[in-house]
Amino acid sequence: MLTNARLVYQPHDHVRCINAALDRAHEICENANVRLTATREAILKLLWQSHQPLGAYQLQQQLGKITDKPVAPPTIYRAVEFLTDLGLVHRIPSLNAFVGCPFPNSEHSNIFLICESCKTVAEIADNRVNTLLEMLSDKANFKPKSQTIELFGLCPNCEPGENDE
Amino acid sequence: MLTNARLVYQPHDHVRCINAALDRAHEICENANVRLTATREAILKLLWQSHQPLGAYQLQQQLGKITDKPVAPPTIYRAVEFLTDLGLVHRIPSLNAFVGCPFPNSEHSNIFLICESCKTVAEIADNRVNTLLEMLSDKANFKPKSQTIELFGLCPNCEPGENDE
DNA sequence: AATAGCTGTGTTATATTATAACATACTATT
DNA sequence: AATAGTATGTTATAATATAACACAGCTATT
Repeated sequence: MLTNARLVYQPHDHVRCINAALDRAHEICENANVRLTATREAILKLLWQSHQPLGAYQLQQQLGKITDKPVAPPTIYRAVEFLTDLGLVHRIPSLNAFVGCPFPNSEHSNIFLICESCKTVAEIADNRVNTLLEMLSDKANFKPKSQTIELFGLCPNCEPGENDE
Repeated sequence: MLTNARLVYQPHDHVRCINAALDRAHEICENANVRLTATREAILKLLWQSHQPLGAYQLQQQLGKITDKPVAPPTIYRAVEFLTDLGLVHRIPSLNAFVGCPFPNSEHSNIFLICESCKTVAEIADNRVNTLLEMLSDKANFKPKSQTIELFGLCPNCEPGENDE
């Protein structure tokens, strides 16, 4: 099992998160022989500012601040598409928002733990889930290509009682 | 394991699907002491016309045809919200669309098999998935409340080779 | 270094999905 | 029939996403 839950739910040196993500991105882009342009890197960095997903228009606003001139939606959507295609970023369908992927190099099951209170999103990758879902798909004669698993609930910081006692 | 996959992927007496769904809906509404009004029933029926999910504006258009006067979006969204709250209908986040739930009475894992070719959606409920996800959540100290699992791929009718030989 | 072709971005307009806010009508109970 | 609660109609608008075309900038060849 692979997860960034511990990290996400605890105070941590977030600058390291960001830098690690950017480093991975540079490497992946180099290997894939594609360009991590300034806009793309800026979007990725914005998405890594926190562990809460951002919508396209939030990104638009924030990128506008950075570059000091207004940016149009297509710019955002294009950058985000580039990043998701490479697996560096995930779109969370139920939130219409995007979040940085903590382990873009690994096979994964795309399990998102979405806190309904603080909106933080942690991710889990676990082969047993994949195996089980593949088995179930197989029984149904369905050939799965990709998947999104969204769990909605409360993270440890928002779960009442957990941190009180 | 509970699924409507066999049914969905094979020719079947679809009128029975529809009627069964409507019967269940009447029963559930009666038990919950809420009203399955004409509009709500019409929307449910429209969603059961096929095993492909429909978007709000498709529903709007089709409901307009039936009632012979234009209907506004809030009407649709309200009906759909009512039905999803009761578990009679699911929203598929990645499609921005709605589909009838084949087993509204059971606990379930909300696993959707979404065919990328014909857009048909089958549903699976399986306790092992729930158990596994709960275990993973638990390890992360996350308290899940609800979930949506979307598998994208090809249904048996669209999988090349499957029906050719 | 010029050129051609490809990739990326800017710009404008618009499509698509969803909700807010308020008015009116229906329904069940007294 | 009056009332309170529930449901719908209506208008406007918010929020999300994409199409289409023009232009710029990089890169690999000559």
